[in-house]
Amino acid sequence: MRLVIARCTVDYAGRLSAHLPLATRLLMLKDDGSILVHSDSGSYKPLNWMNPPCTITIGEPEAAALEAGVTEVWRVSQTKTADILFVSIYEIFSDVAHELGEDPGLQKDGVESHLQEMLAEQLHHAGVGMTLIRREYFTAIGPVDILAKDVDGNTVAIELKRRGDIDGVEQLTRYLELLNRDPQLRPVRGIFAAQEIKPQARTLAEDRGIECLVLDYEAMRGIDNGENRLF
Amino acid sequence: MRLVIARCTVDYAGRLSAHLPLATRLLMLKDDGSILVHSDSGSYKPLNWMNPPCTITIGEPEAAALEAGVTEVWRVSQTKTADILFVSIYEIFSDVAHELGEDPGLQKDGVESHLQEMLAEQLHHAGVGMTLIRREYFTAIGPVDILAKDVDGNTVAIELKRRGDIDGVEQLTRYLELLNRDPQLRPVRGIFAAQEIKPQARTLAEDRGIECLVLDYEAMRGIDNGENRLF
DNA sequence: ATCTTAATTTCGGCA
DNA sequence: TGCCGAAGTTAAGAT
Repeated sequence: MRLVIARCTVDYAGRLSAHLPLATRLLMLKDDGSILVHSDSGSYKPLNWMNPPCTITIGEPEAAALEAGVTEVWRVSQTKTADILFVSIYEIFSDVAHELGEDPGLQKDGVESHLQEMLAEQLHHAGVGMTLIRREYFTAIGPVDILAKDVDGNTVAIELKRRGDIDGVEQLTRYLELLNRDPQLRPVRGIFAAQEIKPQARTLAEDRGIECLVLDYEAMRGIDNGENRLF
Repeated sequence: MRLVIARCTVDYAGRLSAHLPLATRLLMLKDDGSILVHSDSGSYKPLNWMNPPCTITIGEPEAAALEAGVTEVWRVSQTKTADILFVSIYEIFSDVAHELGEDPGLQKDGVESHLQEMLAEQLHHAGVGMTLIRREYFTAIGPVDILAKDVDGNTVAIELKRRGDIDGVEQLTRYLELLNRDPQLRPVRGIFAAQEIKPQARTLAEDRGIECLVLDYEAMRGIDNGENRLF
């Protein structure tokens, strides 16, 4: 990565035409050839940019530009599309480069797994007197998200999704068929829990005697015990 | 703006929880207190970030972190929300700062105005034998986007929108009323041109005898003469 | 690979 | 100021 702080103008032509008047900005040149033009304010979106794959060639300014004080012109062209971006450099204040290497990437948690953790901790959402048997109850055809016992002592299998779609109901149905063959567990009923349940999925689930449960992620977070929170 | 290249980990907690494992990255600290964490690939979106307004405080690592090699911990907290971000610094490779000042901002052209330019150049889209009288034909109630003469020598007023909505039809209707009072121009008919015309707008327009014209921006760009293009 | 949908979306326009 | 919708959207998930 190369970081250049320079007084420059930028012109872009592609899906639209855009121009940045003369000012001092950060030019971030990534290793894949892409470039970002950032100012000292605004959000994470650059003022202008070029996505990879693209190539940067440095050229001499034309006579008129040279006259105006341009010392070099960067021509950034997209490899696949006709998009092009010109950076006209007037003055470079800082220019550093450093090898960063591959990034392991962002680990997001708090969507699928966090929802499961929270529901396991707050099983009352699934019914009064519900108690946890275990999370990730393994079966021959895969793990059941949550296995619990209701107030009457009957087993309950809970399938958890962010968005409740038809295939989630099918999945839970298969688990229920399997679990109900086990005399130790039988009878096992199902709860299909998600932040949002599609109408088709709801219809199918209720037709099969599966209860639908819509979870309020924000509300559950509010009374989360904060085990894996940072504050 | 301050640019730090450092080996670090990042933890974010806010609307979701996220973690960046130990690696070398760019930390961009903007003047408004916001911070962006960039890797050497990917598009313009940072791996992690914190939007302004926020404050950064630098603290000592805890005993366990110190043991692991953390030299300092940056605590970035959002002023308005409870969002928080921790950057654990292991090693700093580069650290430069420079004052950038206010940015004049991006000038976009090529969406509304470019469409008008192109249609003026490619008036055949509006009808065979159509010739331009002038763009931005000024009237007492505002400028008509394009005034033209059709193959029969009759005047045509074209109103141009990106998305054709009802208010655009109303606008053109007002222009037509005004223009048709001018014996020099009369009779003037209208064309409502847009990349997309809403059904309600189309119904209203056709009810008033206004022709609807859907423009294919990409196709028009393809045969653009490139007058204000950079390549 | 393509398409559908969410995003710590961001950004602009209009009421 | 808040809502609505586009974006050079980007990014992730599903078909």
